[in-house]
Amino acid sequence: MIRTRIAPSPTGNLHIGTARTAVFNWLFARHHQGQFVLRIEDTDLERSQADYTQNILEGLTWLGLTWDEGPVFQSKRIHLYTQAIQTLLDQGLAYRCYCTEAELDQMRAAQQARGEAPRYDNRHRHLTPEQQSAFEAQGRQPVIRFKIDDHREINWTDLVRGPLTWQAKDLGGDMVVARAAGEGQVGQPLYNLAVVVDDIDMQITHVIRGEDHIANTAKQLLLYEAFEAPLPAFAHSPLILNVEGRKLSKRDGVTSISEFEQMGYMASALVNYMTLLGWSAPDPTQELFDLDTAAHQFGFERVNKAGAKFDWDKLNWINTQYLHNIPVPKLTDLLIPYWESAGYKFDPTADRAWLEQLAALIGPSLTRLEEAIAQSQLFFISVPPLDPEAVAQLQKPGALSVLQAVLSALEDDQSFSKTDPPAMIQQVTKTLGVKKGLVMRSLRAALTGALQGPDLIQSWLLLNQRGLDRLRLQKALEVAG
RNA sequence: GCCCCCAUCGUCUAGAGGCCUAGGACACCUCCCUUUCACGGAGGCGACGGGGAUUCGAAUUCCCCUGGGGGUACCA
Repeated sequence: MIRTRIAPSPTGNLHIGTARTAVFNWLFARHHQGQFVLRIEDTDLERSQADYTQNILEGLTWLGLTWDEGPVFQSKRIHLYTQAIQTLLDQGLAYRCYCTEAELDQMRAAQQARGEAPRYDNRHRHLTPEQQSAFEAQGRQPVIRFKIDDHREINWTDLVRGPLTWQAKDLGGDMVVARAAGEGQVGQPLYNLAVVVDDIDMQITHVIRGEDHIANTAKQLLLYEAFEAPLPAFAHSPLILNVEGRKLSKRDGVTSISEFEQMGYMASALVNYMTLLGWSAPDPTQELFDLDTAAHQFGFERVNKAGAKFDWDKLNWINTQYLHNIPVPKLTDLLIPYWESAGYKFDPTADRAWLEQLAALIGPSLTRLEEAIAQSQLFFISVPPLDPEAVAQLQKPGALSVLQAVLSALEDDQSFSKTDPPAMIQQVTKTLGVKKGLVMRSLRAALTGALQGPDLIQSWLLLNQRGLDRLRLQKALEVAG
């Protein structure tokens, strides 16, 4: 049984990078009918927050990346890590290091001054009980360090990158697996230790994560060995880069999934785009697909090694593809919350038909759902402000009589059984003997306050149903006159 | 600094020695549709970082250079 996991740490909202890693894990697990597990890595009590955990859970759910197990919280499994650390200690694979931060800083500074790579020099690896007692007497609290044999060479075959080699001496010396704690206690376990203990315990078969973890993998492999546990397979995916080509971070503007949701991106579109960042379908011309389809075809053979820059244009395009293809009733459902948030007044039930017409009208011009607020404003307010071009249009020769003619046509129940824009425009054009363009543009200016916008006839019909067309024509007459 | 990884149009990518005068998508430009804008449709512009080597033949293999990125915590 193949088991993958996503292990976010709740020190921030669900980040796009984490989400993409989740996508790959989810796809791989699904592809093999395996399981996808969610683990919250909250060992850093200082920085972890429940709000973030909530955001992460909601984000994954919204994206459709449902998990089969969890969420498992590391903070509730401390005893497992403590136990593992004790085992390492008992077996002589780990030891207490009493160095102070100042001592370590000094050591590294000296190394750098000599042009050497900064690293822990393992100075407390062979402390005698007497020396330890002396440090304890000074009130020093030790960290636990796991011994790393500098002569080792670490090898593994990465599912994305192929054979990878790492010299243990480049790992920075004996690694800290637990923070300092008093009185012969074992302190808070650290990332690399907790990950390995959990991945072993949770029987994770494939560790799929970003390439920024490659060095961690080398360290973790040593830990697996110490615990005599079977090794999982590793896959290091390329990173998502910002415009400058650097690892995308919170400082690059919108990066958390909930923000994309607020902006009106559809989950299906966003997840589709993330899948395309570093992976391509066997038929690369196929760029639009849902998670299940992608899962069917997913494999690491088609995952790239090079990082991929995040591209808003492409995301926007994918979002429009989804947006323009959803049925009007569904689109209306999606738009209603945005209209409500804008404070527009309407009755979701009684005005349903009208709302659907509105959705159908502006739908094709939407890139993001949130844009519906601005694009449909003119249908909700009583009289929109006239932009300069509209004013100019209304003051053109003939505009005044056009508006008067249309207004009287609207008030004339004899000639028109119901409001029939095309027929009215036709009649006015003929009667006044003016160009149709003058009628169209003047009407558009009067009714919408602008010279460009959605289809005039449909817009008029929509306004008419709300009784706004006559009002606006009257207002426009003042300007035209 | 040291270690590791990567390198095809502006961007995302296809390409696993001849099918490549390098294909697709986004963006951009032009035209069509439309008396507006958008949508939609049809075209166009545009790349194998450099140098060696292997080979009859290299975008594809190897080496060097250059460039870019990641990592170097008592964060994850």
